[in-house]
Amino acid sequence: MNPHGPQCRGVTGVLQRVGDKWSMLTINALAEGPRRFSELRRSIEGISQRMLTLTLRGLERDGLVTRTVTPSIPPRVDYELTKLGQSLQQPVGELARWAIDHLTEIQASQQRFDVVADAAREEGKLSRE
Amino acid sequence: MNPHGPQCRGVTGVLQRVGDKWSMLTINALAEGPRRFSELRRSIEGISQRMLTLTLRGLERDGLVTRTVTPSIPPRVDYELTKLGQSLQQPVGELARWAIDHLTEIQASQQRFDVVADAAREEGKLSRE
DNA sequence: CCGAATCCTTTCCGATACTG
DNA sequence: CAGTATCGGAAAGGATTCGG
Repeated sequence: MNPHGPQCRGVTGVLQRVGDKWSMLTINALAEGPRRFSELRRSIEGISQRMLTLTLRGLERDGLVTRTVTPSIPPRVDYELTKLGQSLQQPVGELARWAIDHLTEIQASQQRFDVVADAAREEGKLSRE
Repeated sequence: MNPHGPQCRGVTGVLQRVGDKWSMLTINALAEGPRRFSELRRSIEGISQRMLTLTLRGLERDGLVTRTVTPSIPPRVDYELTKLGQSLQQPVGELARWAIDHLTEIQASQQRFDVVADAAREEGKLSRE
């Protein structure tokens, strides 16, 4: 694959979408069926109303979710994964599996790295005095 | 999978790494074997020295690449994918495949969305005058 | 209930200059 | 060659307020 062709940019774009702080959590929350806005807000720990709105807009723009307004009082808005959105779940699921399988390995590496990095900084501090 | 357990955070962490602007491009540039810093810098279009350094540090911290210094003059530093880094390529490859397969669909959706959004904004502008 | 708008803080990142 | 240090603009994102 040409690393600088339009395809590569597209792939990078998709990676950035799934790497977005809230997108995958949102898709995950929609995995088992349609949910309304306030349900999503409650089920996605720590998300602000603003970010949920923005995330859903982005997903809707990409064709991954649909937005359905029911003009009742109070108003009601439901979100649902499209077929495209559902089809994303498999490849992301495999990545998730990889992450889970290697999580302890990654965390161990991070700890080793941080210990060494801290020691190096102390070293530099001492020799500069 | 518990959506708020430590596993989920780990998965999100991995997604954010692959979604990082330069990480996957860097891993990709290392796919066929070790490369030295300046080679990477040239082969990854548009990356700054700073970001290449930071990206490589992050990947090294996660145990995805190794950094090997050869203290010659001029100095030489080689980077290479670890086994862990190589094992990441398959699941990411599948996501890349998905992205390529659905790229036109996504772009079409984006265009439709943008057209409608623009029309809505114009509408609002008119009714406010 | 849903979400747009605003404010404000934090983080990102490119450009530049400097070091071993 | 391979970094590190610093600065400033841009963007992300949380908190809050207002509106339909």
